[in-house]
Amino acid sequence: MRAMSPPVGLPVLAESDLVRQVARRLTDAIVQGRLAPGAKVAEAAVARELGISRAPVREAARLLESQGLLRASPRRGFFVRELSARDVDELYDLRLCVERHAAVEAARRLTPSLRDALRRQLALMRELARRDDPVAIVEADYQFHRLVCEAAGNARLLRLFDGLASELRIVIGLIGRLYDDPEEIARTHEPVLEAIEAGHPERIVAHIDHHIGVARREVGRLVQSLTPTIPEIP
Amino acid sequence: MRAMSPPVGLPVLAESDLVRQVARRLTDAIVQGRLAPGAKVAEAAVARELGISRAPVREAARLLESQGLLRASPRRGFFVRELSARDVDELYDLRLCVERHAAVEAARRLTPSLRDALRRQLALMRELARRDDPVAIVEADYQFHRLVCEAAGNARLLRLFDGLASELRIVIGLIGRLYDDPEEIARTHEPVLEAIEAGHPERIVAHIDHHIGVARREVGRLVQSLTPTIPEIP
DNA sequence: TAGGCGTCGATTGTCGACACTTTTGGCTTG
DNA sequence: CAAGCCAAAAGTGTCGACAATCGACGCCTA
Repeated sequence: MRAMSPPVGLPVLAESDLVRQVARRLTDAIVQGRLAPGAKVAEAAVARELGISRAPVREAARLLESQGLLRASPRRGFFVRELSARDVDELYDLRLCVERHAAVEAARRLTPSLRDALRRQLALMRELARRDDPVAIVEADYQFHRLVCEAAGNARLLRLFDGLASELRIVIGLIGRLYDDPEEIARTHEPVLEAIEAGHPERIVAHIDHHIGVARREVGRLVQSLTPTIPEIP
Repeated sequence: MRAMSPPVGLPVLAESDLVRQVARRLTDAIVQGRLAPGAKVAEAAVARELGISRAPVREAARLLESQGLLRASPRRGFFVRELSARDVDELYDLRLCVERHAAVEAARRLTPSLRDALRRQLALMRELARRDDPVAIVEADYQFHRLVCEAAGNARLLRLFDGLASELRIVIGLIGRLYDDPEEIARTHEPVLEAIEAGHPERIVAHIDHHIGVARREVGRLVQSLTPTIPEIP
């Protein structure tokens, strides 16, 4: 007999609003790497594990599909999205596009409380880097960028950023350690914040470009090492 | 060599995927203005009308919700999204952000066939403007911008653009005539294409900004006139 | 022995049903 | 006559069931 349901221990859910809860749990499982890229997400298995019926699971899967976390294969089910090097390229292109805009906009609207929030986040990153906590660093990194997008004051932009980040986390979640030198990644954020505080669009864009370029190379390298020439079947 | 199915060009069968079909029908109804903003989309009614059960309708509705076309109110159902002036602002902010990037990228990758496609689309717009076909003008306008995004060679960017365009069509679909002067809207596209062909990023951005600014004002004006101080009930 | 074919189990796509909630419409009451 | 309340109706959230389809395994054939 073949191993059926994933061995991921998911607690049984309470009633009402099951779809969102299922979507969240599946998202967590994916971005945390417990559901690997390419893994099948069988509705029946998930439903059994959560103690619910298949209907809410299906709806949640559709949601995640539209977010790019799952891939739907008609009559065959849902699978965790596999990201090629090209996918990562596309995602970072969009991140660049979105975060440039967000940072410039954030600078225009910067309030003292927003500025303080960004400073605190940066301080947290430095602290985590000093303590060499690679998992927390990645999370803090993400939160810093999210704060910038939040500061831009465009709810849709924030949702867009969240979507891009989720997809990238499919690959980032596969490893605990994203950066060789955590201190460096904390340092590369400093000029970004400085540029935002100073409010020079050109400098903001330049530093964002540099910083995201670094992350892009890291993740690109990672994807290379993870996909040892898997032939694509179109 | 992989000897698979013969290269005989057989069309893929129309999968009996009800969810996509329902999603498409609902989308069409919304962007064509047959379903007005705020209108209730009752699953049971839609299912009855289409002669199917509620399950596929629910899944389709979830899809449209994640695309921003519908709004879900727990235990009360789905409603066509109502766009405030602020929503339109957000959408145009993102359009600006996305299309600047797309145009610059399109210029970098411009091939003769792409260039010709853009020229043909522009010629079509001029022709439609001359014939004063306001509905077709809006569609051709959309297609021109979509081509630019397609030319950027980033599938996600294109999907993103489609999503923004869909949402905007909620309001645009309410009227047949978007622009006072169709000829003008055709003319404002010309410098955009010229800048892309010339490949000057600054000029591209400048012209995109100007052109989208025009559309933004038009739609903004429209939204103002459509929402005569409707009190928001959160 | 390698490759194609048919059968079987497993899973998806869709459906109808049931409980509970919200809305509607009428009736009572101040 | 308006406001409030109660009951009926409609609609959502969820479930279990059934047919259609896919993948895997084993068998048959060349």
